[in-house]
Amino acid sequence: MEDKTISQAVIGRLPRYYRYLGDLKDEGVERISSGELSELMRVTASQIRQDFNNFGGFGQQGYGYNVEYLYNEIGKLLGLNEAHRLIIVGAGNLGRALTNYSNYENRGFIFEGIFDANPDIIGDTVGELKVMPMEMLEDFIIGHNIDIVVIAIPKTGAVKVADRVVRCGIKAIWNFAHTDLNVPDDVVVENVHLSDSLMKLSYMLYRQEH
Amino acid sequence: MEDKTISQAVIGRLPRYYRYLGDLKDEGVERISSGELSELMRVTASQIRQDFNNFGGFGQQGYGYNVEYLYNEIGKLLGLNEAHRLIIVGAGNLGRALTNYSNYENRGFIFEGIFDANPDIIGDTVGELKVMPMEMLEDFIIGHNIDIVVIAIPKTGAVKVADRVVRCGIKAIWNFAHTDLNVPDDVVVENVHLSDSLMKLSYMLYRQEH
DNA sequence: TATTTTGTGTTAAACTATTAACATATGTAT
DNA sequence: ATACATATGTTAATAGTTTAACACAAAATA
Repeated sequence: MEDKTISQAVIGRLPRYYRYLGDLKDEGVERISSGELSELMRVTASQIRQDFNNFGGFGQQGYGYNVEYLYNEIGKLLGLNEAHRLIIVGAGNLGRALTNYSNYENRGFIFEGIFDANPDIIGDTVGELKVMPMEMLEDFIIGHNIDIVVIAIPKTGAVKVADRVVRCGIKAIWNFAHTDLNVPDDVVVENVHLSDSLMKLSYMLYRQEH
Repeated sequence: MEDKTISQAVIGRLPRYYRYLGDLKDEGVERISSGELSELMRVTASQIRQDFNNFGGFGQQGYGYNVEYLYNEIGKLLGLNEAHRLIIVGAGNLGRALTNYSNYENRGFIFEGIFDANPDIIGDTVGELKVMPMEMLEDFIIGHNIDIVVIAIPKTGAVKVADRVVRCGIKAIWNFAHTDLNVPDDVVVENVHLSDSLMKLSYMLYRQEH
């Protein structure tokens, strides 16, 4: 396994490759060239070859890429060969939506628990989970070998929750709160700032019109 | 207003500036220099000045930037001075979560309607809206001057829905479906591929550990 | 088996984005 | 008023990313 650091640009494209290759695999396509994939995905063939070459290259000259092999290799790169155990902090609409977003399960993301600060909804059922109180957070994370914490609460509480879970040894946070988290260097945060995304759309629409 | 095209990198940073400036404004901060903002946001002061200069520059030498003025100017750039009327296609958990994500309202994003293909949930109440059947989609879009369509359904139906709304003249789609949409050049699509995002986090976590 | 075609891995070139440097305008203090 | 400090707008340098070019390895064909 290579140790050279891979650029964020490349990493950000891996899931999209994985998605297209999964579809091809399901369609029964056995092999594909960078040129064909390029046309399908609307990116240059050069970029595809460069990207894969960051990891040593998965193809064969004169043949192309074996779809299933490539799919599996990218899956491994994405850490999808090992299961991840997640909890969600925040049992509001978004937290519930994420819990039920069952697509994740078959990719090895297992939702183990959901927490909320509001005493009125403690014990409520969300999918197959029961909402737990925030006091149980630390014990649950440690007891259930949680990998990833999803923060789906308003920004006011988000920073504090991040601090708490980091103190439990959590190294990955999927952050939906409308704020940036300040965590140590060895903790990775993937932000999903929905309103940022909507504003970007609004910007592009505005430019289109004027 | 400048006509020079602004890079995606810059556009993508605008909402974050807007967010920090909003917070500063709320704290009563009147002026800020690129250096101070740089420290706060953890980006270089150079980048901040370059970014703002794409739009002509909002500051004054020797003074810095007036927080409220800058906040409003970026808001205008993002198209937040005019109201946007949205509809959501898909009244599943995610669609419901987005409807109730009230933060948007005060930024001028108004959710006007929600649609679903499942006859069992037509008429259900989601926030202040009633779920409408897909047959009403076109008439509603035209009758209510809808700006933006949110696609929150599984990928199987997403492409068809996109085609339908584009035919009604929609120029902006906020796409949560796990697939890419193929739309004409004058239609803008902002993708929120949640599983891509989660895979990226998984990748980074994996690298961190190995 | 020899030859042609295909299509990768890889190096080089073009382009884009970020950071640094600095001239100059404004504010502040003496 | 004058001098000094501040901090922008802007140009130049550096770094990073994308695209193009091509040598060569494997497959296909004759």
